[in-house]
Amino acid sequence: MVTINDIAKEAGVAKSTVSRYLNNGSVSPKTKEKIDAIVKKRGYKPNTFARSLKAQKTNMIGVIIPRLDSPSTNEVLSGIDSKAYEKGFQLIITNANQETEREIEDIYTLAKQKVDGIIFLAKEVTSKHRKTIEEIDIPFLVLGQETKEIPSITHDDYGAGKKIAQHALDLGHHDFLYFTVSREDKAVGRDRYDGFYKEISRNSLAKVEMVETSFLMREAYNTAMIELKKSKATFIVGATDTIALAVMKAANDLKMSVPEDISIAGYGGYDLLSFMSPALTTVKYPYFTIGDLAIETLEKMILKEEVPHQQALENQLIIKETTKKFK
Amino acid sequence: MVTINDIAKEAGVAKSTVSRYLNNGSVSPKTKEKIDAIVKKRGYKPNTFARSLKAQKTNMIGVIIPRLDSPSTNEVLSGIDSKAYEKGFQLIITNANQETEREIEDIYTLAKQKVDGIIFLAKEVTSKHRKTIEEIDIPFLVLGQETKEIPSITHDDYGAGKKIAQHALDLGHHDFLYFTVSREDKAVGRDRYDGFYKEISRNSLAKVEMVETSFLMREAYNTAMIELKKSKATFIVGATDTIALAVMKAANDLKMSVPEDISIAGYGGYDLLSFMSPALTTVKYPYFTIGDLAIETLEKMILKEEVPHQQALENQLIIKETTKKFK
DNA sequence: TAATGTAATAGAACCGGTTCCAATATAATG
DNA sequence: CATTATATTGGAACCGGTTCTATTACATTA
Repeated sequence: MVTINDIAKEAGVAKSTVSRYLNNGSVSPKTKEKIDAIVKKRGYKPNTFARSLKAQKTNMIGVIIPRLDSPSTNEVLSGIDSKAYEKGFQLIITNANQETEREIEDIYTLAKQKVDGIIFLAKEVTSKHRKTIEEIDIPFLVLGQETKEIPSITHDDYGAGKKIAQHALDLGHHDFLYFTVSREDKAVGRDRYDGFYKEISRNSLAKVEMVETSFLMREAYNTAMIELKKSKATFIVGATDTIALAVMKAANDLKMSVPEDISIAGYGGYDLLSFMSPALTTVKYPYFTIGDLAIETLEKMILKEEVPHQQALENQLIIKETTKKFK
Repeated sequence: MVTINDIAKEAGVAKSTVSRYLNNGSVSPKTKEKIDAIVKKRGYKPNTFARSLKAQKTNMIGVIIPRLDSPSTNEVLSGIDSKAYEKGFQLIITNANQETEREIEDIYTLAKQKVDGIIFLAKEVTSKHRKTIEEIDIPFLVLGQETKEIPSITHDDYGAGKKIAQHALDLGHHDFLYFTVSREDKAVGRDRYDGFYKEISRNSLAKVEMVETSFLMREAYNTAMIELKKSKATFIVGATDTIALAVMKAANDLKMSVPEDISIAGYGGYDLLSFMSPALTTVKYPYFTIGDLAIETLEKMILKEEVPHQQALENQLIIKETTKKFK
């Protein structure tokens, strides 16, 4: 591999001159021309590592995601990627596989990599996380969960729950079954449900039954197969679109028809699912936007500019074919 | 940030001793103990950059993907990620956004980053690619497309096409409509279709109509809305599961019922789609496995061991609910 | 023409590690 | 106890860049 020394030697100048040529550029026109030619001829590419070593800046941003096979994660990632590309940041994406231990590990790994900043798609921010984040002392942004100590961008999960509740009440339902995930996940597991529950109970005496399942479709399906048989709810909510999809599949396999027998709604608004039939009623989250905003915010943090400690994004109820008036 | 010099000074030893402690470890027990304590106390983490600079090894693997929002890409990525994690490689994932120019750019960027190897999920390998790959001189593995010059792992796309054709003929159909993508994409656009077409025409006089569309569901849907109206085919194939899904949606919107009026099949076998109703007949590709195998192979290449120039993976026809005997 | 200012350049130090080599300390051997 | 082998260690060089400082070359002004 050709180095700056090779270029300098061949051009008959000091390597500092070549470096200057590569950067700010206080170089005479003819030297510039000479170096230009040699760089082109030899196909010289500066070694990013050596460069970062002194410059203390890598232009890399680390992203920690909980899983690789989630539509919402991918949409967020798309938003992050497109903005990062625009701004000339390189992404290092690490998958923590839903394990807290790996999350901590990944934070350290990225720190060693000397990334300029880290974006963390969190399911939960524990004190262990906080300790690690404080220790590495790198601009750090949390997505999807609110935290007192660390800047974050969140969705209005509570409001989303309320929106579905209002819709369900508008349709005249009064018997609900809600498939949620672990309450450890404050945003998805707690806020969405709480918003739904509070809104229902504030306006009616209706019954809300709640069952915990997992993000994995297979497990959600199994849970649904058991619960749907027992329940006489007419309006079902899944804590994510994929859970809702699994519930629909179960309903189908149990010969319950959607939305004739039961209505179903979810949260997410994934592109892929909008092509299903019947189309799912859902609360659409601006996943792409949150990714985009994340890079904007993180860049400011890197430049030591002021950023809002917490930003929340709005979402929107999309009424499609899986919900229907209670007969 | 604490450096090796700080540790050395505090321990009263040379930094080479600390370095040795960190690596091979020919260090006396009591020195070790002393350094141990200080490293722990100060929370010292070696700077990966400085380390890589001399060691000429980064333990990073670059992955270039065509898009972030494709289920197949994500499954491949999952496979790559899980194996890479197991082997202690760090992943740098870059998204080329389906643009050849960005692909080339990404190859250079990763080279500058001094990754140990690159995995390229290709839609096409042009001579421009080949030139770049040759130039950077880094272990390079192509996934999904066959190339003479560069090691690759591919799917049996031709065979997959044949399998769907056989299935369609077995069901007694004889009027086919095939939604494909650009023939520039040799694997998805050409081989799958060619396998299908050859098998059909080898066994019957049936008519195969072919229409080109895009990977994007929205576009595939629009194309399908136009073509389905004109066509009287009874068996429809989509070049990917997502295209097939878009076609199903169009059929649904045109009040054609699947599989009563028309049968539909795709390629992929994505997890998510297996939860749809009706479940899609498809050829299941071992996406996770290919990712896994990719890391295994690339590691050998990095260690300069011999690898097969080309490896092809088998796939499997999964008959579900969207295909039915021709009445 | 001498004096002064400015642009371009060379050289050295540095970033934070690894690695080679020589020096020293310790253990084993005769 | 002297000699030799082996284990530890310190110091210096190096990886490929950037950046600071001093020097040189050239142009401008009086």
